[in-house]
Amino acid sequence: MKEKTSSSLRSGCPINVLLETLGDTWSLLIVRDLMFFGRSTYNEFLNAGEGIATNILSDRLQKLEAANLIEKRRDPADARKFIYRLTARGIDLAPMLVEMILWSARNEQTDAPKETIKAMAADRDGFVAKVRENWQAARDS
Amino acid sequence: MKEKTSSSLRSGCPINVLLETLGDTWSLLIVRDLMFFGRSTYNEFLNAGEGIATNILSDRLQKLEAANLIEKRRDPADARKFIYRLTARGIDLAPMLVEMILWSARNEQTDAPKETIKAMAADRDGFVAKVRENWQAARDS
DNA sequence: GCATATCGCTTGCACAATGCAAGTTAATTG
DNA sequence: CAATTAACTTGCATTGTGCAAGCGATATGC
Repeated sequence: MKEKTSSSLRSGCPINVLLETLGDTWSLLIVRDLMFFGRSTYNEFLNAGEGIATNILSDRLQKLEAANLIEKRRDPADARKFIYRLTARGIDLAPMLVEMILWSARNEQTDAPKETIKAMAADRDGFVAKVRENWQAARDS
Repeated sequence: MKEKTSSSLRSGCPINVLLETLGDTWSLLIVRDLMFFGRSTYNEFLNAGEGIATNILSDRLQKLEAANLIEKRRDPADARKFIYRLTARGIDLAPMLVEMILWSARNEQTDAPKETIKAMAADRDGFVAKVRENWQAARDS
């Protein structure tokens, strides 16, 4: 596994810093699955629809965990499974993901339900707040 | 050069749609340079600090142009140069980039000036509006 | 007006990342 | 207790990346 030490950073530009961890085609899809679709296990990510390969998924989960964006624990109900969930740093990506969704909805053809987009666009901060609440509630339970 | 036809999409999820065009480590750095740093030529992108390779830069500029996020024209003052600029679709990425910057500022060590971040965080929509105005003004001139 | 420098690339090659299929181990279900 | 499931790992072919060098067109200096 490759290390990502702070000294290996290409620059300290905030956009670059984020991209060095999340700048690929798969990592943010995993975050999306965790944040919006309630997916939390390896097989759920694997069957998300975009067709990620098993080795790539494994690699990205490790990197996201190393970056402290997700955390991994055994499923108490089934010891074969692991449950992944977003950390505070991870859920804090919600505003960015919302803007990504809204950009695509404005500029591309997508299969996102119009009503959801409308609600999201009308009150972005409220939408993010709800996502945060759900995340918090799931943790407390 | 490889085509990105609509049929080749892994899914119609809005996040995925955006990532299929911009989901790599370099493309958004070019957008950043255009949006925030006034860089607009090949050599300016090349010397941006992160050290992109010449062939990769060339490839990404072509892909961004093909995706209608940037456009290319000759420099009227120097026929050796090309001037790249953001399209309407491109400048519309501003809210997302602002959220990326704010996430990094909240969660990582960056070299972004604190005052700029403060202003950005206090009035994100106002900041985005200013970015848009600057872009519009540069086009009209 | 001619040599030299600059700009925006392209090419070749070594190395790293990705995608696919198959195999592995531990835990669970029937 | 045999078959299945979950979460991976491994091997290998293909693709992408990074670096150095080269190239054609335009501009600059003398």
